[in-house]
Amino acid sequence: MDTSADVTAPLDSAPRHLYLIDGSAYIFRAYHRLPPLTNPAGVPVGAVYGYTTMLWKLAEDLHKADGPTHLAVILDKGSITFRNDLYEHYKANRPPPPEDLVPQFPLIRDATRAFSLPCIEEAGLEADDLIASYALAAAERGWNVTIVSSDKDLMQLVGRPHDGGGYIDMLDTMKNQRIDLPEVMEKFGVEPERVGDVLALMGDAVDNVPGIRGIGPKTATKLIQEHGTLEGALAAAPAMKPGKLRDSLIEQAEMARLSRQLVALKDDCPLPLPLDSFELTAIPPEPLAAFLAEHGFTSLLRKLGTAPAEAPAAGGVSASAPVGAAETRQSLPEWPAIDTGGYRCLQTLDDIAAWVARAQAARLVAVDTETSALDAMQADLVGVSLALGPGDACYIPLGHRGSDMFAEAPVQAPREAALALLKPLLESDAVLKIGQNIKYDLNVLARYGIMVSPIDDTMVMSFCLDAGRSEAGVGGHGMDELAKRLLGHTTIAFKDVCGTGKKAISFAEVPLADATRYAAEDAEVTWRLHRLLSPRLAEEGGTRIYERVDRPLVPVVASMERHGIRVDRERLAGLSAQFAETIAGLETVIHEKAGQPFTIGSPKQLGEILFDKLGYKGGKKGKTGQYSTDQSVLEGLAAQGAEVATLVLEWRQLSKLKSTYTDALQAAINPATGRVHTSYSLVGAQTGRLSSNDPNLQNIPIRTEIGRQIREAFVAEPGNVLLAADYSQIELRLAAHMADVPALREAFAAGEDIHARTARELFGTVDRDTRGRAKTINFAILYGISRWGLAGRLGVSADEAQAMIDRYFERFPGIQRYIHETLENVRAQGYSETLFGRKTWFPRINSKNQAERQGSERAAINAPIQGTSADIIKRAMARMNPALAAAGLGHVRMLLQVHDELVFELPEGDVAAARAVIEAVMAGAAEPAIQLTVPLGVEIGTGPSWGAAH
DNA sequence: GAGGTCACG
DNA sequence: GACGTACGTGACCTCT
Repeated sequence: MDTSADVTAPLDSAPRHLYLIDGSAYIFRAYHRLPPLTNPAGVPVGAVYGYTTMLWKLAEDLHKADGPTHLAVILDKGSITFRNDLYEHYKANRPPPPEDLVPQFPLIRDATRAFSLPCIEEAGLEADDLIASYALAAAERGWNVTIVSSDKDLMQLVGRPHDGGGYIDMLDTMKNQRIDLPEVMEKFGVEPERVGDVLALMGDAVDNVPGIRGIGPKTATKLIQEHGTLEGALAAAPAMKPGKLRDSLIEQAEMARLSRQLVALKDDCPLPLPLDSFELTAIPPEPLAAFLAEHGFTSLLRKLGTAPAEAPAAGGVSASAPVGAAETRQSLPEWPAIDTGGYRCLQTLDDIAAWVARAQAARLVAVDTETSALDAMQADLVGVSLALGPGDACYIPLGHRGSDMFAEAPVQAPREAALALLKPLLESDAVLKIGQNIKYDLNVLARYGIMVSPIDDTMVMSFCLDAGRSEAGVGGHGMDELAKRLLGHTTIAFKDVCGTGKKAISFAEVPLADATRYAAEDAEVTWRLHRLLSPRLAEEGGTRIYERVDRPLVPVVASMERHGIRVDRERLAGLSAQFAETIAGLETVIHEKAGQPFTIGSPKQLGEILFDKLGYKGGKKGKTGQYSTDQSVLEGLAAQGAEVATLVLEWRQLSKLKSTYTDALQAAINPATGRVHTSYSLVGAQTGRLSSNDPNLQNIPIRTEIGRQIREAFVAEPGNVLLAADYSQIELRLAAHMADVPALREAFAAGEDIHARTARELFGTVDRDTRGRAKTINFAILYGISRWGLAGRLGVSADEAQAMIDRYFERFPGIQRYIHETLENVRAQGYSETLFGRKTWFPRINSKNQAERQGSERAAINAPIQGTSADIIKRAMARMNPALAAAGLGHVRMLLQVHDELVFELPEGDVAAARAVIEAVMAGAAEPAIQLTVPLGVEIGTGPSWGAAH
């Protein structure tokens, strides 16, 4: 190795040049200067584009003479600062930012993170103060500093603040102009250290700094030039020639002094991140590529592909070749194998603080929580694991105890203090928190007062890429399965750590060594998964749906789960008792009719009683050799006059209602909150729908009168009501749009009864019978029609069913074409797509097994429609809380989602206002990305209970 | 754990 | 000519 370079330019004395970017000020200027671009999802991104090109240019200057060696972006956070304590009207005159700039603010952080650059913001401090503090700290160490801004307040900093220190100048990237001493002198006529005095006299209309009325820049400059300082000018006032100026100076002296304080930069703020962490290194291309692709910045994306300065960082994956699930294992990054023996267990506050600082600097950390139970609303926090890279993970035990009452708890940092260290990291806008099913961690930590943000979720990312792809097993997006499939790694099984069944122990009792291996491994796996999935989203077109629909939904759904819904326990208990009595009576009669006691709930025994013992006809055995006894069979028997079948149907209905609803829901009431908290799965349905479990609140009875009583037990708190908002016929409306069916579009536009219209088209007349048949056919279309299926439902022959289908295609041209084109696409690409770009894979679409293939075909016809509907309500959900808050309805709570329905709880007096906002958000949820050719109808009802709200 | 059944959109 | 007939879910029960 050539060491001469070290002698001539030892590393320690290499010139450092820190660039501090005044991000918040920049985007306002970029907004006004650039055309109103929108990204593919329809979000305005003009200012973001300007900001991105600016960062790009600065990053390109790395290694160039006088280019940055260190770089950070400083942002304003919130609007209340210490200056408001000095002067309550400070910045009070600011008009609200333009409407199409607002959604761009968070994107500025995304852009910064995409460049892997540090992003600093602190509550209570303005960007100017942080910039001043960093600039001074750096200059004191002899670094040169360039402040990327044209803010006149910051001009106070220009020059060399200390003997032997570094030099501070400014750069106006819009005008491509350096701002140095001559420029400051030209603008203010005084040295930088006197600029504050000039500003104090002249005031600032935009920031609402009062200054002295009647004194503008010219007079202010002249006064300071003559008297040296503000105090000098004020002291000299009595001796000035009588006049307005003299009087103003004397009368408003205090206002001037206050203004002096307001314009003074606070240059001694604590520095959230050390200066050294701002070192500018090669920028990893994958996150940047993902960001550029998401927003359609194609020219930069092309540059990224060729720019030599942007060479991939070590360990990165190739950004060029698409990485499918199947190919991934061949193109694994060159990471060392996962070694669970090398993890740190952090048992002191000092160790935790050190890790938190590293994570802050890394700006991206994988997080996993360990708890005492599966239910996020009841589980106690036992520990937190973090990962920053391959082999770089730790576990922080917080709630471990001895394995029995005699064993002592292991050494742990005190929980409160440890969480206080973690909180700023987990809540920092500048640090991305990655989790596998992070909604769970969000909810657990929220109960400890930590609102984790911003987040990425590897499970949801996997779903956006590979929904439907996993051939075997349910889910397919769980950590263990992803680790195996994408990383080729088998994770430590939970049951190997905690055991199963009766011998299972709580994670709190797991010895720290084992707990550390298990927990830190999960965090490291999550980190690695993120590194793989993030570029794939951009390459495979998953960014749009992930960034615009599913990722924003995670915190929204988490908050719905935490709110829960109140159920009336007494009412359910009353129903349970009532049902129990009827069930017992039915049981006696059924046994009498059967001539013997048997288990009515056993389809096997019931089938034998009905068809073998009692000799009823119509018994059909399935492939398991068992009689079918489902509802349609029993209804058939009942029509033959089999009273026992009628009784069994009634028994079944009541047993179902009792065990699944009236009993189970009472047990599901959370003792701490008194409410029922479901858990939604964001990856539960291949089409993109949510699913609900523990308990499932998406299948609460409504279709029968007796079942509907259960809905009445879902109630609002006193003084409040429940509001239910349903999309009306959303799937048929989407079919009308997607298949472009004129007759259906017209009918929806005119607000017609759509099934009646269908009946008229198909049968020429509308009555109860034809409308009902038309409704069945409409659903059949959505579900992928077969003549046998329709025949079975309508009780007609297959030929007659076929004739109806033909007639449907004739009267509603477009449907047949939609089905044909959808299937052609799925066969060719392997997946279907929603209007918003959500993919669902159909690996069996070309199967040789006809049943399998036809099943896939029906699902593939339905998936774009069901999935688009799911996308739309998800978009509405993501926008709902901000829209309500903007209307002063921040206390309205969104509680439940049932596929095409949202349920809210709100004070009775707010119904009218909330109704308008909810209706508007839901009806407009497809826009601006998609302009539907049919209106989206929303029906809203309110009442003291969910039942009453319908 | 699988199969049958049935609650919902 | 058989295959098994509508799309998407989750919970409970029985029985192996």
